[in-house]
Amino acid sequence: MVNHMVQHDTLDRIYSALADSTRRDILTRLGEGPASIGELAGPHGMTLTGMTKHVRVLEDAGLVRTEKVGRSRQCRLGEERLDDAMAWISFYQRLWERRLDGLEAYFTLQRGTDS
Amino acid sequence: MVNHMVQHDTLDRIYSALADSTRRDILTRLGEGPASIGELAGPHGMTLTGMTKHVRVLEDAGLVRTEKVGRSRQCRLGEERLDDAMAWISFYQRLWERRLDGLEAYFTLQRGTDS
DNA sequence: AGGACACTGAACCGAATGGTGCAATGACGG
DNA sequence: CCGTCATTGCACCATTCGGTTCAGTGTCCT
Repeated sequence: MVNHMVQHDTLDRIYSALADSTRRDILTRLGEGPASIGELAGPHGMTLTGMTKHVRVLEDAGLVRTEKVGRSRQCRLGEERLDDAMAWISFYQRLWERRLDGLEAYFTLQRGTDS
Repeated sequence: MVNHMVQHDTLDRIYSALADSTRRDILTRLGEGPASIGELAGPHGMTLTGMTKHVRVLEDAGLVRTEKVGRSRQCRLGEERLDDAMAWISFYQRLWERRLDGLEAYFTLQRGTDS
């Protein structure tokens, strides 16, 4: 039961990659075009090592693709389209709607006296 | 130096709450109706203490609402509709599309107008 | 060649996670 | 009142996380 979702590992990695505002910022930045580790680190006042780790997390989740170019590493948005992540949230939304329906039915029943 | 961006913890909390398959299972289970801590813990072979912690995480993210009823605690889906979480993912999808456009508009242009 | 530059690997650190077990606490049934 | 039941608070533990520093490694510039 409850098998409408893909591998948990994938979803785990994607959601935990998104669960950090620095990493969400990185994705937003990369939406404007490729950037190096240094260019990503600068605005966050973070060391290059720290930024490398964040990029690695995003890369493991498939959200970012990187390529070593000369002495710097070019980072760009990856192939992961978050369809699975979105699908799961949609699924949850549907559950929520259903729960709402249930509640409304309950109240309607109460209001309608008898039973 | 302390991390000084702690204000959009809403998204942080939601995504990190979702970044665990046990907690996603809990949400799915609660979609079928309210349950006690014990009923939630059973199928996962987890201690009540452990399950209480997971539920607490979900509750802090607004995804679950709980209420003490007699000696047990009733858990149900919460008020958080994941609209923000969904919106952010949609935003990322748009960035991705735009990146695709940039890369492939060139080829699309050369192929002429189909569609 | 020699030096500056961009990143990376490793070791380290404090805090947070995900889990356990045990001892309360509080409600229920008799 | 007493025993049982469901949950919870606390202490503990191992692992991961987000970040650092420091010492390389490899590339670019002159």
